[in-house]
Amino acid sequence: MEYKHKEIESRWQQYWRENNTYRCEIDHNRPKFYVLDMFPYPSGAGLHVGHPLGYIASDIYSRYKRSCGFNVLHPMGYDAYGLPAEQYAIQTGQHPEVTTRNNIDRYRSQLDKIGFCYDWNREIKTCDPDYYKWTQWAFIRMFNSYYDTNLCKAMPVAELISHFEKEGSAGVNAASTKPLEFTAQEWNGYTEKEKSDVLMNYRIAYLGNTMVNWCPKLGTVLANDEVSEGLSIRGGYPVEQKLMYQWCLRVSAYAQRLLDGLDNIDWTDSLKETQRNWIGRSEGAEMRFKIDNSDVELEIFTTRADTVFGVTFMVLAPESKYVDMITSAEQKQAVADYIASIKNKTERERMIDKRVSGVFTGAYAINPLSGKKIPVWVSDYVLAGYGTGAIMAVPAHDSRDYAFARHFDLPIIPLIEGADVSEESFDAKEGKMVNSCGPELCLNGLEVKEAIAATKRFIEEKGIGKVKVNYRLRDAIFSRQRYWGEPFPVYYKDGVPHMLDVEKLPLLLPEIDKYLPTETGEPPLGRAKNWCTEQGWELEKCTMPGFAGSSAYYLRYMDPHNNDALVGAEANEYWRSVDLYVGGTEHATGHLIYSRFWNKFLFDLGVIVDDEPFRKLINQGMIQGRSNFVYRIKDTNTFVSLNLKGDYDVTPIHVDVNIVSNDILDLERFRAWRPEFADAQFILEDGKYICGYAVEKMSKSMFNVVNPDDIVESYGADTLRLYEMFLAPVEQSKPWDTNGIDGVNRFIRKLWSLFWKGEDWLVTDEAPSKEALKSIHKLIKKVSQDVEHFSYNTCISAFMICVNELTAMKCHSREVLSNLIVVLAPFAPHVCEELWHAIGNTTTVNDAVWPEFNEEYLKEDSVNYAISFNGKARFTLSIPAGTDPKEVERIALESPQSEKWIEGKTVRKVIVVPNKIVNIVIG
RNA sequence: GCUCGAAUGGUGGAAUGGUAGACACGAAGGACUUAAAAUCCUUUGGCCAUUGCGGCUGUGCGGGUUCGAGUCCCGCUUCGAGUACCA
Repeated sequence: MEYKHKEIESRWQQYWRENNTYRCEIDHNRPKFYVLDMFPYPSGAGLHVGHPLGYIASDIYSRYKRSCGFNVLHPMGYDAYGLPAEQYAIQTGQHPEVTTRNNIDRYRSQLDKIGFCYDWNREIKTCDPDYYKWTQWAFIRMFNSYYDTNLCKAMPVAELISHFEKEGSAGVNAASTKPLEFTAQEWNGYTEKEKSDVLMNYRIAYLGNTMVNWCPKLGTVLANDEVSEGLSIRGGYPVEQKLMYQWCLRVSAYAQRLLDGLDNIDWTDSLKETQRNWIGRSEGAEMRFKIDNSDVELEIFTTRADTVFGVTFMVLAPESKYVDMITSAEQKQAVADYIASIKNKTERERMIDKRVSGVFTGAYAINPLSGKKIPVWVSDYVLAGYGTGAIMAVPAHDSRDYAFARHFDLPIIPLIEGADVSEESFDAKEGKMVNSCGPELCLNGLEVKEAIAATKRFIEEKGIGKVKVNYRLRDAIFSRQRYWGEPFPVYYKDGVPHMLDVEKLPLLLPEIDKYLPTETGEPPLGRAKNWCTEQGWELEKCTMPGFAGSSAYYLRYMDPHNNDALVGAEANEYWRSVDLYVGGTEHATGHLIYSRFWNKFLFDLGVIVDDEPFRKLINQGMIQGRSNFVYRIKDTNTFVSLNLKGDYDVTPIHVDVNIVSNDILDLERFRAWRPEFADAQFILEDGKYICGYAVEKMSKSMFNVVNPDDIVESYGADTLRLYEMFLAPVEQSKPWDTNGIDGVNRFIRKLWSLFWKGEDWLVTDEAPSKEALKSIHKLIKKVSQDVEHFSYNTCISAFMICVNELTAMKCHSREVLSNLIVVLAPFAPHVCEELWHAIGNTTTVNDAVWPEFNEEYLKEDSVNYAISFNGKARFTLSIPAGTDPKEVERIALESPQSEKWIEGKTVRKVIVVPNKIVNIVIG
C-alpha cells in the first residue's frame, strides 16, 4: 500500500462526519474539559496558513485530553457581524448576510479539510436570531441592573427605585455617571422622563452624553479599543472626539473586580499586564482648591499628594465645566479663542501636536496647605475624560507641568532634597521632602511615600479632600450607527427608552434598501419600513458593536439549542467555564475585557456559576508572510539573480511565493504569471535564479499569501498540521516558510513504511525487543509531558526520533506501533486513523486510551557519566546504573584517564550529579 | 516616555543550574540510476590539526553568584509587542 494522503484524508473526514465521531454530550461519569478557539470573523479573503495555527494547537490538546478520559467540549462558530461585510455591502449593494453566509461556507470547507475534531452540532453564528436573542436579552438585564458598590455586584434597578421612593438618594451605594442628591419627596414628584434620566445615571446599560470616538468616514462611533493613534483599526480612517447621546455599558464599575480576577486565572503575565495597564488603577487623593473671591472649588485628582507645596498653578481641560464658572471678564475672549482653536483640531492633530499651548483664566486658586494664591490656566494637555478634568500642577516633579511652566514662565519649586530641576523635572517618587512646610502641616524630612500618606491623612481630617482610587478603564460605548449588527431591543415612548418584553425577542434586523445613513443623517436602520412597535413607538436605530456578540458566545456553546435560556443550569454547572482558550493577543483590551465583564455581570445575576470565563489562555503567535523578490534591471525586462544584482541598477518586485521554491524562481511559471513578464530575460547564477526575501505581513498585495488548501492538496492535512506545529513554539510569532515542509512529510512516509512495504503488510504479533519498548516509552513520556505544556514542536522531534529508531531496529511489533499511533493521533489524525484500523481496531483512534509510560523500560544498564575537571567535561565513563554516588566518585578518581588530568594537582572537591556528571575540582 | 518580551550555527529552532546546537531544513560529498526524481549513507558553529583519533573557542555586550551559567543576579546594547499628555 502506498501512502495516499488525499484518499486517506477524505475517507476519514467523511467517516467522522457520518458517524458523528466528535459529537459531545454531558456525561457525569467523565470529567469535563472545555477547549475553545477564538471564533473567526469570516472575511472575504478566506483562511491563510496563519489562521489555523491556534486551531491546530487546540485541536491537538482536545484530542489528547479525550484520549486521557476527559469529556471534551470543542466547538466552533463565527463572529459574523462586523464592518467589512457592511462596507462591502455599501460598495456592491449585496446584502451583508449573503456575503457573510458565502464567507462562512468558504471558511467551513477550508476548516473541514484540516481535520478538526469540532462538534459542529454546536456551531454558533452571532448574526443568527436564535443566538442574538440572548445578546439582546443580556442587554435588557444590564439596563435593569445597577452596580452596588457595597456588595460589589449588580443588583436590580427595581431595588434602587424602592430605595429612592423611601429615602431618596441618601445612603445609595451605586456606581454612577455623576453624583446626584435628591430626597424621597423630590423623587416621588419627578415626571417619568425625569425619573428615567436619574436612573440612567445608575443603570449598567445606560444612555449617556459621552465623548465618543466618531469616525466620519465609517459613519459610526467606535470603542476605545477599536481606535489606535487617532485612526480606526478597521480601515485606518481619522477619528474625532464628539459629544453624543449613546448607549454605554458601565464596565468601569467592574474595574476592581476585573483587576482582582486576573490573580486567579492562568494567563500569560504579559497579557495580564496589558489588561492591568488598560484598567489603569491609580491610588491617589481627590482634593478641593478654593477659587479666590468665589464660591467655586476646583476638584482635582493626584497621585502625588506629597507635592501640594510645590503647586504653582492649576490647569483645566478645555472641556471642563469649571472653565466658564471661573474665567474673569478680561480673559473671557482669550479663553474662548483658545477653546475654539482646540475644537478645530481633530484628536489626531491634538496628539501629533506636542507644542505647549494654553491660556490664563484670570482666576486664582488658594493652595489649601500653603495658603498661597496660584493662577488657574486652561490647556489641552489636561484630559477631560480622566480624573476630574482639572489638575494641580507641580512643575518641579512632573515633566508635563514642567514644560508648561517653562513655556509660560511660571515658578518651579523643587520639593525633594538634591533634585536638580534646572533642566528637567524630577519625576521619581523617591527622596526626602524639602520646602514643604505650611501653617498646619510640615512634610520636610519625610520620605516621599511617608509624605503621601501623611498628606492623605491630613486632607481627610481637615475635609479638604479624600483618598480616591481612579481607573483609566472607560465605560464601553455600545451604540454603532450601522446596519450589520444586533438591533437594540429598545423603543422610545415620549422620549423615554423602554425595553421590549423578553418574550418578544429576538427583535429581528429589518431589511433595508441601502446600507448608508439616511439623507437626514440617521443610522441606516432609519431606512427600515415600519421600524416601530405594534403600538407605533419608534425603535432604536443604532445597532450593537462587534464585541456584543462575542462576549458570551462561549456560554452558548454549552447549550446551543436551548430556547429558554442563554445556557441551561445543568449544562452550565457541568461545563462551567473554558478550561483552555486559544487566540491572539490582539484581543487583550477588547474582547477579553468585555467578555470578562459580561461574564461577571451574568455571574452576579446568578445565571452562571463561574465568575471568570477563561481559566487558561494561550496566545498563539502571528504567522507573518515571507515575501520573495525578483530584481528587474531598470527600463528593461531583464531580471538579475539576488547575488549579482549589485552590478546593476535594479528595482525589487514582489513575486508570488507560490512560484518560488527554496528561494529559487520557477522561470516558466514566472513568465506565465503575468503577461508583461512573458518575454522576461534572466541573468542567472549557477544556472538558477535566486530570489531575495523579506518578512512582512501576510497580504495579497505582497504576493506572500499561502493558502492552507494548497498545502493540503499537495502534502495533506496531516503534513500541514505537523508542519505548523513543528515550525516554532505555538506562542511565538514567525514567518511562514514552506521550505522545510518536506521534512515532516518525509516523517509521515517513514511512519507509513513501518507498516507497509509495497503491498506487504509488515506488522507482526511478535514480542517487541527491549530497545523498541524503550524507544516507544521514551516517546510516550516525552509527549505526555510536552503536550501539557503546549510544547508541540519538541513532541514532533520526539516522534521523528522514535520512528527513526524503530526503523533502524526494524521493529514492526503491533504492541509498539499501536502505542505510537495513539500518541501521534492528536497531531496527525488521518494517517493514524487509517493505520489504527489497518492493525485491526474497529473503534476510532479517538476512543483509544492514552498509553501510560512504564519507567521500567526506560532504565539503563549503565550510565555514561561525563567526567569534568573544574566544570569542563573531558571524557565519559560508563558506570553501571544505580551505582552509589560515593562509589561513582571513587571510580572516576581512580580511572586511568583521570590521572593525567589530576597529575601534580590536588583534588579539592568532587561533585557527583546522579546519572550525569562527575565534576572534579582540582587546583 | 512607561510596561512586557526576546537575542543560541547558513535557516527554523532544542537544552528541570550539569557533555550547548536535539530535531528539521538547506548545503557539500558519496551510493543506486543511461539520466532525473525518490531513497539511503557521510560531513556540516568557528579556528587550528587532520597517517597523531585531538586542541582551542563559542549562546548580543560588561560584571557577579556557583565546583559548574545559554539558563540565576546587577549594569548596558539592539530588536519586537503593547500603551501613551492618565496627573
